[in-house]
Formats: sequence, structure tokens, C-alpha cells
Amino acid sequence: MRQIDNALEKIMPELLNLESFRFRISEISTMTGVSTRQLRYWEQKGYIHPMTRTDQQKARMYDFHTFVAVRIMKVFLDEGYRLPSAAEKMTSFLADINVFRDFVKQAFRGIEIVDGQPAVDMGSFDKAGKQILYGINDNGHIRYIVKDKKKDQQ
DNA sequence: GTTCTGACA
DNA sequence: TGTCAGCA
Repeated sequence: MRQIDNALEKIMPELLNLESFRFRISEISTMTGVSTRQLRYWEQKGYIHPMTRTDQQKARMYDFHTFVAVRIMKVFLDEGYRLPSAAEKMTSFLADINVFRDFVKQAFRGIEIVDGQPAVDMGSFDKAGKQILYGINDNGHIRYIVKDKKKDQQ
């Protein structure tokens, strides 16, 4: 069991590092429901950009960010927006996602068991820094708990 | 087998 | 935007 924990510890950062993901055009197409023809056209229009590659290969490579962008565009297109509008909405949507991601990245301190349930440690929020705010997902019902910081945490 | 560009519908 | 040709 201990060995498994060590292995997980080793690979978790890698699994969470979405930015290292690389996709070929057919993969992006399958994952998003957008045809390869469309992907090349959107690129020509400047809505998406394949990664600039250092080697001599011609085949396009996409990063995770582009996958998200394409997927979002697809959603807006399915809602009836035209390409230029969908691209515009995708851009601002991406900006909102970044705000959210930065917030979570900053606020998330880990998972702890509180009241017998896994709780998200969101750090201290009082000026003195003596209390910690926990968030618990109770079958879809979110509730918050404030606990005094343990001695060894200070 | 896959991707690329260009072209036609 | 789909599809096909002719390459690499």
C-alpha cells in the first residue's frame, strides 16, 4: 500500500500538468466534434493556433489550451452562434476560466477529513490567521465549516 | 496509415 | 464545410 502511495505521489503532478498534453489534429477532432477541415479553416481565420514546432515536421500539434478553446467554440456554434461570434465568446469565456483557475490554485490548500468527510482546505481568512475555512460537498449541497487552526499548523 | 495544401461543389 | 486528389 505504501508503495502505491509513493507511485501516486510521483505521477500525480504529471497527471495534473495539463499544459504538457499534446494532441494531433485527428485527436482534437474526435475529442471536440469539430472536423479537421474546420480546424484548419479556423486556424486560417486566426481563431486557433497550432504549436510552433522546432523540427521539420508539418503535421500540426495542439496543446491542452487549444483543445479547450475548440471545445468551447463548438458549444457556442451548437447554440447557434456564427463562427466570428463563437470565437469572440470563446475568448472571453477563456478569460473567465483563467480567473477561476487562478483563484482555485491560490485558495486550494489540500483535502482533509472534517466531520468524517473529505473537505477542501481553503486556508485561513481571518486577520489573525487562526481559523481555517473548509468546504464540504454533501451530495451536491455545498456547506462551509470554520475550524481553529491546530497548533502544529501555525 | 495520417496529414497537408489546393480545388471544386 | 465536405470531399477528393496527389504528396510527403
